[in-house]
Amino acid sequence: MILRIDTTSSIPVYDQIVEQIKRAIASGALRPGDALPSLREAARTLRINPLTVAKAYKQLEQDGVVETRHGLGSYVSASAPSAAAEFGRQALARGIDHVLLDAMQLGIGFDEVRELFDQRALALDPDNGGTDNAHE
Amino acid sequence: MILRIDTTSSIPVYDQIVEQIKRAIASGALRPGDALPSLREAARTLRINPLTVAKAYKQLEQDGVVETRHGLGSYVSASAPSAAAEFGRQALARGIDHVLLDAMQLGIGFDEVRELFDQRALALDPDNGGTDNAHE
Amino acid sequence: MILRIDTTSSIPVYDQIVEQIKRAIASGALRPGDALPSLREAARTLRINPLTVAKAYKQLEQDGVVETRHGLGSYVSASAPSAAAEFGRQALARGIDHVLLDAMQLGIGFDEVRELFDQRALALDPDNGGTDNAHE
Amino acid sequence: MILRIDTTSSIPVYDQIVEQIKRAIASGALRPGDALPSLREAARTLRINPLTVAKAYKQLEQDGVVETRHGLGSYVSASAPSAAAEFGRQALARGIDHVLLDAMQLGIGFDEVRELFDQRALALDPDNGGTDNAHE
DNA sequence: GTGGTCTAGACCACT
DNA sequence: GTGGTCTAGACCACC
Repeated sequence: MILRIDTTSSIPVYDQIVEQIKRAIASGALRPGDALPSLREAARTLRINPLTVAKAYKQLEQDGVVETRHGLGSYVSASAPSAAAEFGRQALARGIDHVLLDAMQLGIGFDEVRELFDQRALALDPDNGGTDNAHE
Repeated sequence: MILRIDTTSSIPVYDQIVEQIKRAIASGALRPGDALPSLREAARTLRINPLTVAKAYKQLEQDGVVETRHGLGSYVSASAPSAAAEFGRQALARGIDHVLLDAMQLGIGFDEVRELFDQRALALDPDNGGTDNAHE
Repeated sequence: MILRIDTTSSIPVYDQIVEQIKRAIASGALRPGDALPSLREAARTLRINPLTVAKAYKQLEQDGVVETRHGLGSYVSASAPSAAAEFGRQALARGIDHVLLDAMQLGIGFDEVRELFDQRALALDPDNGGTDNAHE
Repeated sequence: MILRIDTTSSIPVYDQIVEQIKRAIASGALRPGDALPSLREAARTLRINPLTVAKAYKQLEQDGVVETRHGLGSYVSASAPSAAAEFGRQALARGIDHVLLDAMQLGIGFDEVRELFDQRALALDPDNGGTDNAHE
């Protein structure tokens, strides 16, 4: 379990931890029953305060993807994968809505957005290039 | 000039104003020389603190899309449209990249994202759903 | 809005605050739109650390009974009364279940528990003595 | 002697053991002279740390309901039943008081609580639910 | 003024 | 060892 923190980011450190762990669960890198690093260990590794890690873990617990047992540590819950996938799906939908609303306010039409969308997809990962548009 | 403020959002109120005005300029709803609502009027309409509106206008001035004349008010600057359009394009590209990266991390394929995209577009604005809407 | 804290209790201070505010909402003492005391004011009044109050308020926000606006303060949300009532109802059901399970493990029958129940109700508030059961 | 442990609960595991054994004694399921499971056996059965069981047994010893003999094990003491019965009665009364006070603070009347009570009793153990067990 | 985040460190309880 | 709570105080951002 590798976590990367950017202390210069405007996103709170504990949020970065929460999101990374959710993604790790959604992608299958963390599976139900797996132990999260202990508060102190994570804090030492990331060079942050243990309380900040605790804040993240508590958030994960409230979101139902982690179960914490006093004196033992925190573990990925059985229902975590579906919960994490659901979180991810919602975040994705929110992101898409945001893009579409931005486009509407900019007076940019749907077709043009879709075009931009395809362009960016190609730029980020050529393999994603769709089902038929051979680009070379 | 209609502004919508969500005081619940984690995005600062002044940021919401700045972005919406930039989009209004980019879309042509606001054109060079047009007057922005006065600080007091905007504050009354949006039911927020005048200082918050002032902060937004100041930001717009620093971004070069608005010019403020003491005692007269704030006006869309001549160079605003191109700056705003650039801003809009960049914001849109950032949003799209964000969506695509999220999808990748969730293991959601490009085709599936595009499907979601079409669904949301239809949900947000049925008129956009057509596959043939020439928008000019 | 009066809060009473017992620092000797085993119940965390922030939990005491959370529960008291929920009860105040459920009972109608706090109504939608009402402002909660500011973090610092509450901390000063209760002679505890502001962060502890913040923890309580954040919990209330996650539970949907309070909305916090950066730079303004925390307010009872519109949906708070029903949410608080629901919380209360669940807590009551949990408490009743706990009593019944305890009784079962003690080999105390349902009738005897109900009798105890009536006795305690009378002891705590004679007016509650029920509609008809003269018990001696 | 069946113990049920919920490692998720906020109630310490050793407390859960202590209370359940006291109830077993109060109900007569465990009688003076009966042996408690050995530390190791209980730990293996409950899948918890032996030290946790030891802590529970030590607590039971301090409460005078169990006597431990080095190398032999722990046994229910002669005076245990009355002590345990007293414990059980008090715990039950505390639980009932708690429910009643909660209800009062929620503005829920005694009759409604009694109704809830009957409902839960039926849900937890249909055999208790009879409407014909006249309790007076 | 307000809340939000983070640190450093103490103390407690559970395993 | 583990997590949970609380304090004291700093720094930031928003209104």
